Amino acid sequence: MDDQVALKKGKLTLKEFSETLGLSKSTVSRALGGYSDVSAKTRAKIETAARDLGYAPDPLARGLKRGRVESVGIVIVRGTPALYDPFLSEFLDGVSRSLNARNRDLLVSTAGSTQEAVDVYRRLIEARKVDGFILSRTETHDPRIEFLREAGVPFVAHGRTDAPDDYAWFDIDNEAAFFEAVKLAAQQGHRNIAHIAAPPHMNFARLRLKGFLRGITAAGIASAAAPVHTAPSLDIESGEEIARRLLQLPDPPTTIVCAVDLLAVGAYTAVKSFGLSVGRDVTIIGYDGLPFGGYIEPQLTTFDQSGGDHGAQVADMLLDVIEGADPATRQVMKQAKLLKRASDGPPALTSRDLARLVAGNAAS
Amino acid sequence: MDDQVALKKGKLTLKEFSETLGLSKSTVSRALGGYSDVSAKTRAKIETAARDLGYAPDPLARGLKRGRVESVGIVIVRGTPALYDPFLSEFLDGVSRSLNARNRDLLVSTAGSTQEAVDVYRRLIEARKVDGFILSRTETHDPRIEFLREAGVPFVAHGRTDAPDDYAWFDIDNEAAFFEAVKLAAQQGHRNIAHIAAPPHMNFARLRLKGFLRGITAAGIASAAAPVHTAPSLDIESGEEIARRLLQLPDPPTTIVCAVDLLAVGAYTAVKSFGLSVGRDVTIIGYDGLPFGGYIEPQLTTFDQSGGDHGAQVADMLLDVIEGADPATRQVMKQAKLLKRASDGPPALTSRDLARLVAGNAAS
DNA sequence: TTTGTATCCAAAACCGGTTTTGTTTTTTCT
DNA sequence: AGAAAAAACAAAACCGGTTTTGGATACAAA
Repeated sequence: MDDQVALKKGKLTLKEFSETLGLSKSTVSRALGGYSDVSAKTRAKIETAARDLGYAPDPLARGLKRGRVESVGIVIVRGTPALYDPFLSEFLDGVSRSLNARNRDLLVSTAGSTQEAVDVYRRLIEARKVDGFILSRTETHDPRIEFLREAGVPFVAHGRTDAPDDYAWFDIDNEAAFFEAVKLAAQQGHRNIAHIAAPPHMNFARLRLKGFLRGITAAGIASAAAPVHTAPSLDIESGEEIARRLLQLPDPPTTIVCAVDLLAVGAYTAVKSFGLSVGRDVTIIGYDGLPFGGYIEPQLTTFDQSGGDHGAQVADMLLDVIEGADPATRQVMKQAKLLKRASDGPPALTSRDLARLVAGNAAS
Repeated sequence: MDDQVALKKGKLTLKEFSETLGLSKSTVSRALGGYSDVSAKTRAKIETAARDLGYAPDPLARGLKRGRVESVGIVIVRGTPALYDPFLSEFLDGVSRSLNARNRDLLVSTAGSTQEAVDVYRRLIEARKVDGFILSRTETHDPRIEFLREAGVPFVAHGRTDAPDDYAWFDIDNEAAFFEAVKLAAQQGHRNIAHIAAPPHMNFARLRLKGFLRGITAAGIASAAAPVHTAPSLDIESGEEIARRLLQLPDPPTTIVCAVDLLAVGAYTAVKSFGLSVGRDVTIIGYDGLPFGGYIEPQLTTFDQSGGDHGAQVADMLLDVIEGADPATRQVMKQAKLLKRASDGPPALTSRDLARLVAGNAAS
């Protein structure tokens, strides 16, 4: 009980505040709200008094009447590997900074699947706990977007779906990045370039594959020399297993472009297990820019996406949409930045020689 | 505007609901609230009707009157290395699960320092956005705890301070874990055991050091053979630098007990740079149980603290406190679990031989 | 001079609940 | 049977704001 008293104590109410001013509640409220039917003099008096006495309207009461609560929600879908999360926390930090600067807050919840996330959305909307949502890790066909669009609730997606027309989104140009990755390898002389793809229900996976394939075509490489294997899950083990399989092909790739950094780390292990050197014998390129990648040997060449900036920008976009902006006008695409480190380089061996080495070391 | 309509649409209000039942607002409210002055028959009718028609009170309106908002807050202090965060996200997941099960939500914010965190607390309390707080990464002398205690706002600390008497906390027995780490090494025959400590303003650092020292004493090792160096920051670079220094001592340690996994990873690099083998020549023991540690060579022996469980339990404790439980009765200490992997073992060399090897390799 | 129109402020209704107080009906006790 | 007590419900006040409606005063136009 005491706690509640403490929570409320010191809170100056509109009634008290207006009485000390000798004005009515409505006038004070309207003055602070910026309405025109208050004289300049009165308004000034009210504003300075508010500052001096520290009056601020209770957001709860205001929300009750206005239908807004000055909070936005994000529901994190579990199941992405825990190691991936540094990005998430940077993202949250960015969101939080941006929201706090505009006096809003962030409500975080978790769910086991996108379907479950929809249930959480429903609950939060019913409970009027948020004014809108930020979605992360969008899927190619995303039930969350469908639901929120239909419900008419403001939201911004971090990543597009396959039908990115009439809602607000913020995305990295995944396609361009993977096009660039292939181009980099091709320019260094690689002619056998493989891709470890992410599961295609993730929309970014589709785009990264697309960029990869475009790059292959542009480099004039035959599709037979550009094998694509899809990882069942985005973790280190998958990366290792698939890289191992790729290296044992008749014409093994001298470059492996990985959909995410974690897969690349697994590929490192595979390459080393054949007694080969990453960067010299086999070029490995990742994507994500996890800090992690700077601490492995050799340092991973990858693409950087600074999570914090993303978060801040997405949050700003959402607030705009909540305040009435047309979502279709809030669509932002950014370029990923190549983080060239030490896991790439001109191929020391031809594919054929590589095959021979692999075969030799695999036997032992 | 449309958005707001959508947010409200379908929301059955108490007034409407009670009218269709032919009862007064107050009776319905009291029936649902579990008060005694409603006949069993009426109560049953109201309850089934509420279920059928999907009536649920608006938390905003309820909060206005009750002074509770059914949300709790956590303010994450930035500056801990990003790599550390996997633990944080597991923790948040646990908190979220637990809260959702009791129909509460979690508000997340970030701050640059504990001092800044206090400002955020103040704002959230003023704005009545939360009923209480979860604190993480407590410091030895923590201004956040002081503030919240004084403000009379419910909170639970994840980790104690140096004065853990009259508030609710959940902590791991850091001291016991480091005692055990030393014991493990001593039993394997190590007589030169070093500790890379965390900065002493973090409370866990103090406890881990204390456990380490107790272990050294218990093993009958002279303090001269148990050097302690403090890392200026909890990252890989610091670990490497300090381990390197330790190994170049006249009597280098054959075991390095690290305050956190990240330092241990750095120590790996140092050990390897001298051409030594981790686990055989030098035992390295970490603490945190980051998934990370399972993917380095050799796999890191460390202590596991399953973040998810912590989060869930801390959240439960906080809800109890908010509902009036005496904070002093909510103090939980858990044991960390040794995760024995491959970075420990009986020493292959004496300290003296180690010193010779190091000197030889350092020259090259 | 009267009517009309701004201008400025106040009263009252409202948001959607909870809680206090009040009233009617039923039960219990003597 | 009559008074006191208990039970069951309703009316009204309240939480702390916003917004609609209303009323007084000042000034311009007819």
